[in-house]
Amino acid sequence: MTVLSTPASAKRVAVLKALAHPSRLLITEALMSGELCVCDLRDLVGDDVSTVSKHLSILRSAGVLTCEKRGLNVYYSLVCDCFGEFLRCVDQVCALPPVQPSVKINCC
Amino acid sequence: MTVLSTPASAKRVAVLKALAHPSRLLITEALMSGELCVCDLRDLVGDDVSTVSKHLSILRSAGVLTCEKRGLNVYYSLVCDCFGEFLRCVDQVCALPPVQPSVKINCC
DNA sequence: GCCATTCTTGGTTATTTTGCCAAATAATAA
DNA sequence: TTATTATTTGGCAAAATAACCAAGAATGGC
Repeated sequence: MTVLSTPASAKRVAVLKALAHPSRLLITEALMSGELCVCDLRDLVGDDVSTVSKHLSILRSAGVLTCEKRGLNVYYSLVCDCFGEFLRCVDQVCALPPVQPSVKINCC
Repeated sequence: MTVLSTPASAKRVAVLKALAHPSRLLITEALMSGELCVCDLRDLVGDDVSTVSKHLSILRSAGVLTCEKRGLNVYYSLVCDCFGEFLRCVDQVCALPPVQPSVKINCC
């Protein structure tokens, strides 16, 4: 990592890294419908609870998720309501087929 | 990777992964001002050319960048004009301080 | 108190990613 | 042709990531 990055860029990288994993993206997509506890998310993802817990920890420290403990359960939810918008943006950034056709498009 | 992900999610992950690296994000941000050749980007990033070339290959196969060869140089540019919008979205997804204050905000 | 449940943390191993060097490829100039 | 410059590719060692198991911490029920 030879690059000297601004604090803003560093935070962006942390968010992108947090979301750049199939299970973590799935978790985040699921939370668009509302909060879920860890065991719900374990059922969704299908991994060991400890693995899911670590994924949640990564998403939390990136600032994407918050959590709240109620009784025995810990409920996770999205920090920001704009996640759907975000996903739409992701889809548009690479809207073209991955093979490089040297064409530019207007999206957004 | 126990998760069964839809093709759409798989592509999203590929894009996010491609952008989730300091050098690659820096490269992409730089290309918002217009195309640059590999040696420009090597100067920007400060890594070995081979390293930069591999970063570019990752961004290209994720569908984020296109390239065009002119003479000895290969010029890279963004596939989509909406990258600024995308970055704004990234910033908003985690707009709160990374410590979890159990507060929700409206952004976007 | 003790036990069951939920979640997190520590430790280990396997896999993936990163970044360098050296070599190969491509285009152009001499 | 040979040399020069720009870029890509292969290979390797180091670093980071992922996923499991086992153990620990917190809560609630008995």
